[in-house]
Amino acid sequence: MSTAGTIYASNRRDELIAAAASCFDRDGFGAASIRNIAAEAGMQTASIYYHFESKDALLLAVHEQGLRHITAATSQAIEGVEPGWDKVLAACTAHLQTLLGGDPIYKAIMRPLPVTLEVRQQIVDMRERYENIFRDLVADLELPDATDRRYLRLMLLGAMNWSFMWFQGGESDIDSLASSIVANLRNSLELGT
Amino acid sequence: MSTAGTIYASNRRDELIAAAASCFDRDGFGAASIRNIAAEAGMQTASIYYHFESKDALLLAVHEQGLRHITAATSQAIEGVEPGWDKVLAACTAHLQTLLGGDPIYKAIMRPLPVTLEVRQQIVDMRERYENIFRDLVADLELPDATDRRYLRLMLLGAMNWSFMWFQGGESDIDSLASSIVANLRNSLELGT
DNA sequence: GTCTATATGCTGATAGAC
DNA sequence: GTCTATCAGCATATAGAC
Repeated sequence: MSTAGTIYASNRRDELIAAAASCFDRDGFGAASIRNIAAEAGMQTASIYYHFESKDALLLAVHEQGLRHITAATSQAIEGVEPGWDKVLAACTAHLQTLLGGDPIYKAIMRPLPVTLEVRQQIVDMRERYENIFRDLVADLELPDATDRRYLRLMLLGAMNWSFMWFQGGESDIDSLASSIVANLRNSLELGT
Repeated sequence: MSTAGTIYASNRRDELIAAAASCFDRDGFGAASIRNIAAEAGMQTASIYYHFESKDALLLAVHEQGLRHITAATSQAIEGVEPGWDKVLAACTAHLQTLLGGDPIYKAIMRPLPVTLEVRQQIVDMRERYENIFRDLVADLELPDATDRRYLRLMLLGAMNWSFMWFQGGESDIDSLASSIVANLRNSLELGT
């Protein structure tokens, strides 16, 4: 951080992560090639291996970066908001704004992983750490006794994450999608018992 | 259909589709290899090309088969049921029972497609044809005027299809998941205006 | 840190015998 | 319908110069 050399190195690493995210999104992890990733970052194939020891390590780095950013965005959005459905709405809006905002890294990480991937468990754990934000938000809701809070959380996350499969629109559409999803649940569940 | 030879050929084709579905699910389309698919079906690599002209054609066949089966299952489940939330529940239960019932073909088709894939649009169209069942079911619901029926349908499908990412359980868990998803929506939206 | 060059193996697909 | 044999190309990764 204190020398030009270090900053340069760090930038190149981030450029590689961005290029990898773009390729993983477009082609899927298996079909994406180190060659294409390097080319997209303006590098030779072999140069990648100075920054990452393998293609798997690159996938892990893409997940770390994407999940770190969306965690920051969602955490910031709910800061200071009173627990309850409004806080859930704030989190969902931030979640969807980040996911659908245009950076391919989120499409690259919010999808099924090959079962043979060795780093799979690490990635699953990272995802769950992020989703704990929503577990806490749902825990704070007043809900009918019969409500399964785990299913409610997973339903919410599923409804949002699946939007990659069909969403095409702008920022205001994202907000109305978030509102719609939360409204469809809160009206009904807010009534108690 | 009338000769033993024809039946045999048809069986082998179906075996290839099943093997391909298993490999596409496990490895992803890009990383799955024709060689592994052939091996899993007990064939040599080249023999696949008698039944399918390319790997893309195989992916298309996997989608045709999977979507034909789930369309049949869901259509049958809602047959004769009075329009309304009970009919939605019947459809969701059938949808989830089929998806999570253990056949890897559904995990292979309910996931993002590589954008470079040539048969992509055909697959997207096939998916949408199936999802029209849910469009019709939601159209028949009595809902508050402000409700966006398209978002409601996509929310429902997203909540269900994302369950691949976390679901581990048996048949009764699938039923309670379907009930939970539908119940979380129906109570509230049933009340009108 | 990035390069050129290369090792080693796997890829989708084809040719042609049986 | 399935086989053996093979083509041409691309994969991840490494070696070593600069």
